[in-house]
Amino acid sequence: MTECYIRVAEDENEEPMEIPSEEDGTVLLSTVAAQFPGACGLRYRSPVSQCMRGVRLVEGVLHAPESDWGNLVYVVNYPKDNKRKMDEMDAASAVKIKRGVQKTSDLIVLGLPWKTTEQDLKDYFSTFGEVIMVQVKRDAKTGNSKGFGFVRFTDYETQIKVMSQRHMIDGRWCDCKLPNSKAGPDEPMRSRKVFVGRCTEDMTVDELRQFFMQYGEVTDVFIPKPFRAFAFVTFFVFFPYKYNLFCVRHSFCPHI
DNA sequence: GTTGAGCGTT
Repeated sequence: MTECYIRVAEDENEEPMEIPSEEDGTVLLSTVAAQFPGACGLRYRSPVSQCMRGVRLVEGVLHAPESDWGNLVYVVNYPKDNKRKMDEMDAASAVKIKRGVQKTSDLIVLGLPWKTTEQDLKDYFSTFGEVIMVQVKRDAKTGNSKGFGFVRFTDYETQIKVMSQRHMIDGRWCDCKLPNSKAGPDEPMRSRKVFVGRCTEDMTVDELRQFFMQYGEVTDVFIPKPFRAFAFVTFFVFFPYKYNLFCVRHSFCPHI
């Protein structure tokens, strides 16, 4: 397979835009996102099943569903797609997803001015929502700030908002991210793993992967044996969605 | 008394 252009649109009925592939025939998610900011993947309607299918995404690289991309129009996936899917939900077909997402976690605040104090941080971040704690990390001997700290909010919505933007604090741009280390007993819930409830016995690992890849790159699917009516789906990156109910009727297994 | 990518004394 060689370099080509694939047709990508925001919606099946929209005018497609041609996006270049790489020399090996793959397409970089970053290339898609350059034209469609916020894109987290691609999907397409299978000519065979007439169902929407996710395009395989491995470490930011989109792979053609067959030997090549063909003439299909690929539709951009956005995180906000969840909201529309909510409208399609009904009790009989919903899959409940519990995730740590409702639970907040500490955020590391990078790039703090040397002079910024914990009170400064508290004052600043309180404008977003209720703050549980703030820390400015300091040298034990000198007491000088190390230029970073931590913050934790009461509400997950606040955390999402704060993580989604840069922050001007005392004259410097700062970033709030999920910290790397420290997976203490309090932290595993911010994992990339989501709990998928109300599974039926005939769901397979492949089908779950196929369905959930529209929300981001899936790195693992676990179905307990024997059957226990739930599964775990693990994402490559932190699962950034607000809603925890998904309809799978139209885009997942035909047997639901 | 300086600095500017990173990752948390309790």
